[in-house]
Amino acid sequence: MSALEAELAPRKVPQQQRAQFTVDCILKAAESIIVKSGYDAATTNNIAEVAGVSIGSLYQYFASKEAIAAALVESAVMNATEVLRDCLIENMAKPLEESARQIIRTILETRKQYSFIFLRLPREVPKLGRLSRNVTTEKFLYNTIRAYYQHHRTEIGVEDIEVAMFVSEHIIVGSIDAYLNNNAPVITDEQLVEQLSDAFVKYLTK
Amino acid sequence: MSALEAELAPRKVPQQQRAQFTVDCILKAAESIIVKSGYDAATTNNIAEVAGVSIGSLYQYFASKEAIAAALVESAVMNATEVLRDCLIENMAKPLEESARQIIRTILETRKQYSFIFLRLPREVPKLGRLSRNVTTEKFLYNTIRAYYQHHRTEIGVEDIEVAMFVSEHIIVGSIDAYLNNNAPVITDEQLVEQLSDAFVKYLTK
Amino acid sequence: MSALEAELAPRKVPQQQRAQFTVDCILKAAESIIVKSGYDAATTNNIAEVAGVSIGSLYQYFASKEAIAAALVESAVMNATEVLRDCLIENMAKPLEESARQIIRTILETRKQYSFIFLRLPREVPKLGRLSRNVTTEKFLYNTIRAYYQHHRTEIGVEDIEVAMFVSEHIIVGSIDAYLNNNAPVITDEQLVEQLSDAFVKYLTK
Amino acid sequence: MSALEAELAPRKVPQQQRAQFTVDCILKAAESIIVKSGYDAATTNNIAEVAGVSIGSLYQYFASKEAIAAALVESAVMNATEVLRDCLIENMAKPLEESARQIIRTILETRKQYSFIFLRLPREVPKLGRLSRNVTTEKFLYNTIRAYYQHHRTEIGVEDIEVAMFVSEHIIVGSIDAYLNNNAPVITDEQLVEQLSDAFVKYLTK
DNA sequence: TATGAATGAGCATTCATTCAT
DNA sequence: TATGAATGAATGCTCATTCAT
Repeated sequence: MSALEAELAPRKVPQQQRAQFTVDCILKAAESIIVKSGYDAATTNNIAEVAGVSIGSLYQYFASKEAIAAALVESAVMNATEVLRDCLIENMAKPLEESARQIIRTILETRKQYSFIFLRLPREVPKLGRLSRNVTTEKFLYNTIRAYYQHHRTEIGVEDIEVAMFVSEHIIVGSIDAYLNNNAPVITDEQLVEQLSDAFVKYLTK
Repeated sequence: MSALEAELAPRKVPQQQRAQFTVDCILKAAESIIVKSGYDAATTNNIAEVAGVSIGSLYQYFASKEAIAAALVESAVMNATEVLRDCLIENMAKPLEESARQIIRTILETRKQYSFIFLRLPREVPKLGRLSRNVTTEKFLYNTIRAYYQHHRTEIGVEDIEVAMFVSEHIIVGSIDAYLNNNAPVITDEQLVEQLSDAFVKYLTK
Repeated sequence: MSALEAELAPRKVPQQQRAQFTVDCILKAAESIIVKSGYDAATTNNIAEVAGVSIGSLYQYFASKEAIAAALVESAVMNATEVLRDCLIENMAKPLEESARQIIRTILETRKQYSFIFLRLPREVPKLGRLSRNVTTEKFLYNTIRAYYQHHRTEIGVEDIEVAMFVSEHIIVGSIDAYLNNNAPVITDEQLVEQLSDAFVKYLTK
Repeated sequence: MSALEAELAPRKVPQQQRAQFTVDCILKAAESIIVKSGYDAATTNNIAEVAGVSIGSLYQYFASKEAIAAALVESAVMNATEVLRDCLIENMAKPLEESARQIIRTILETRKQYSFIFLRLPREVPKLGRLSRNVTTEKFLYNTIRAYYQHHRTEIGVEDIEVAMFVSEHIIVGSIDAYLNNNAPVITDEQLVEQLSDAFVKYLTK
């Protein structure tokens, strides 16, 4: 565990049920305020108040304001990771094109659901920014993704599979994030899924 | 929006040469500090100090800290737009694949040069985000980009050219931004340009 | 006006004894500094320091520097009103001349005690001026004053009692304020009371 | 000349016609801004700008912002003094009651005309406040006023003429100032003059 | 354990005044 | 003499964090 990770880790693991409830309240309050008004506008005192908890208690479970943001990101990443891994496993056996569509649709949905926490929060919290690539989805998924590529090896025409993985991940996730950031998109979600699948498959197959 | 623009507009036009020099120093100092440490970490007093200028002088030319950020973005947008338009015009006549490489390389370079100012700064400065200068960039470029696609119409196999433009723009810029955000990229810049050109051309050609 | 009042209202009601003590210290310090050096010269940091309290604590109980001034005025107005009403009631039954002396003495004393807070502070604090608490004082006293005049109706020779009240109030309070503003008064407090009573009675009786 | 007076004195006597014009412009601009928005809101830079003069020039004629206010007060005092002395001389021979009415009317008018400069400005400018009693009307008028009282000695029943002068001055000027400060006066100007004359005469005559 | 009063470093910004040109 | 660019001390206020109860 790096020094940075230690700094952002929960201060004490809540062992009683009541304590877990407190932690949940704090996170829920933090998320609602941060999503609505941004990280800077969310003061710890305000988070505590909305959570119905004293500021002293808040600091008993979180070492700092940044740690709250980190917990928020971590929770979102874990949820998204699970969803995506299930999706990958489920589509492992299907042909590339069909599975791609389903996987990209799932990525779009999770990115959309957590768009604020994935896209904006890390930028507003300096320490999280540095952390974000570490806790980001792909790390947890690495083996599953690799298995997926191995599974479709015969369909893939790119020589270096590491490069292919890296590039296609950035193409898909990058495009989706850019799309979600766009205020006036020209196409629908389903069109995006369609086009990205197309591009993805074309890129991978020779 | 007009009120917002007025709020962020420069406070007084420097008339003497000395004053213009002061403004330049402030902007240079602001850019260096903000890029290095982020918008929040850059205090106006620090900017003034690094610029070798008194805090009073800083506020003679910029109405607020946000106005400095706005000036930075404005200048970056103008530079990047110009570079990219030149690049597009220059490559108008070349075949798709060859021109793609050059264009993507240019986008990578400008995104890299201004990555902070384009990607992070607007998110860290609430009022800037609402100003959404990126839209402006695209507006300036729109006709040139469209001309580029028209020029390569025969090579392109996608039916709806608007969709093609939208998707390929997001693929390229989104991937590049994601790549630039990545702390431990697996590939080099040149490899990225190569792979993205490949994906871009494959996507556009039937 | 309601928005203005809300702006100047105390920020949070001190619930613990310790907190009430803090608030008292702040007000006492503020009064002493403001009376001695004026509103502008009294910085919030200085007030906090003299109060033996951190600047953070000060702002927990007062939303702004102006709110402190408002609290000072409010408290002075309430004290003065009570003292004066008691005095009027107590002197209700006495003959005009005797009661006048006592009332004018009381007004002189309260004006002197709170002269700064009544006379200068509202003018130095723009938002306070608009709140015009003096009007409020008079409102509280209005019925009592009127009862006093009714009580001495037989001694008073002026036809219109409203005019008499208005003029004599301005004569007494105005003279006293002017006297208190004078750096080198020719007469003593007691002489002033004497002369003003004389003038007051002569004015009211035909 | 005291240290304070020296501090507030004009920096250099404008000798050329153009310079006198500049000074006048500055004073006119200062008066209009201060009367409209208060002393604090009037910045020296703003005064200079409205006066159509550079800030450097402003400081060539006035040593400080306070000196500008002092000049404003001084000019108002001189005007008011002249008007009042003329009035006193003119009414010297008339009987007390008749002359009183005229004199009080004149005082009301000059106080009203310069109400801001006489009543508010000295309170907002600490150094002026201390100065104000020195430059105030009565000093310049002292001999004329005394002559007026001497002239009506036979009508006056108060033993100590110094006390009578002091008290009646404070009654008249204090009442008028209080009246002018009142936002919702119950009586008209002319009624005030009437009542104050009545009170003044009654007070002075046995 | 929970509370909330207290802390204080640090920030954006103003404006009277100076001085090189 | 006039200009206006430059100065910088000083201010009101915030908010993450601590700690006595």
